Amino acid sequence: MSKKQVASDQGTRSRRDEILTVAAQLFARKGYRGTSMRDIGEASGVLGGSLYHHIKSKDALFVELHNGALDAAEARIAAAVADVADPWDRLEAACVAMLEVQLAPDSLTMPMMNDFREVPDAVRVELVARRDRFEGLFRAIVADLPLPAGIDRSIYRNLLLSQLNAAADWFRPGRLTPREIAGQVARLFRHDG
Amino acid sequence: MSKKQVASDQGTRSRRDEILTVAAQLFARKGYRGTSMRDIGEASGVLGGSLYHHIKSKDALFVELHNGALDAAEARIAAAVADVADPWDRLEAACVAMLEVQLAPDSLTMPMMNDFREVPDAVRVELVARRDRFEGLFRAIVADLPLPAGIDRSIYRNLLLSQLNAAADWFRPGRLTPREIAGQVARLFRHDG
DNA sequence: CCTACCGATCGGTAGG
DNA sequence: CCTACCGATCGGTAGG
Repeated sequence: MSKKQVASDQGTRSRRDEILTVAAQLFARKGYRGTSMRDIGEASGVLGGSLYHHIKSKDALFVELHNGALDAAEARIAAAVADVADPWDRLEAACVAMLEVQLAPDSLTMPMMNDFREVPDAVRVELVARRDRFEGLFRAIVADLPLPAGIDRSIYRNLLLSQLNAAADWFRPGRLTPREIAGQVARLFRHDG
Repeated sequence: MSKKQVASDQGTRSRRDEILTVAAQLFARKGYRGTSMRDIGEASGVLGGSLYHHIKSKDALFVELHNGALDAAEARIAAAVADVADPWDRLEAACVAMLEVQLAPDSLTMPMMNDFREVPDAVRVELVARRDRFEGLFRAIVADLPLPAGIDRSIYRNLLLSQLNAAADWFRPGRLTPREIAGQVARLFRHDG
């Protein structure tokens, strides 16, 4: 493999990554339908049609971004929780990891997770399947909590997840940090009494 | 005014209401961009172009639905809270009213409140302004709560509202009722200790 | 990666 | 409320 070949490989590899990053930001800001391939091209410095050298379709691009974001989040949360024994501390560690991923200023990552409404049916099926697997992580954490009787664990988990997901909608940098917000969330959900 | 005239007025009035109802359901299910005027026409039994006899534009239709939904929700919550003195009971009454509106099976009402991403800028400005006014209702309720020190009321309010808004995404009829879910929410947010 | 284009669909309008 | 259409934009492709 020649030097030129290697350089070219690196070039196209980072080119694709750059397109993915740009696309993720646009999707997060304007939604699936609100972002055209031409928008993504423009933000990447190419024409819309040229993107198809790097990706197969808009649908496939969106699914790849969504699932990649959940892969990354899942790994970070699992790592953050790994060494923590106390159930409530595990919950808080998971909230911190989730919000640090979700609220990172740049980040290939999510907040598109709520876009399910505007996406084609075939895409939605894939997104929901991946998301359900992700939510299993929280199911396990919630299952270990010594919650008082009368609290429905299913509702509890849904409420927790919807808060973590929605945080990106109202978060403004410069006030509380993601970690501090996670502390507030964990405190709300800590119900020993 | 002749009998025929009256009947005709009632006809166009209820026709318009029917279109609004149908449009609200489609917007809620498929989002602003995912719902075309032709979709709304088809569900109303007319061609897309014919809708413009009843409405000015897609944007105006969406804003009217959104603001009307918030008007209705605001009125119901204000009424539910009016006779309640204890701050925590007021919070719970507001949650019940909000979720009963939000989770009503048919209902002209919301869950489109999160679609802000995909909407034209000019529309978003109007939606945000109306929503901010709506949130003032909860700001007042939260302000009266005897929350322990260390809980940030701004975060607390945002967390509460994002849960109430997101409930429609995971709610499934036949399990817990909206009222019971509101009870779970209120219990989570009741932090006297 | 561009030029040049495809068929489909969009919001909206004129004219009846 | 329909017919018939407008210009714009969409995702995507061929061919270089």
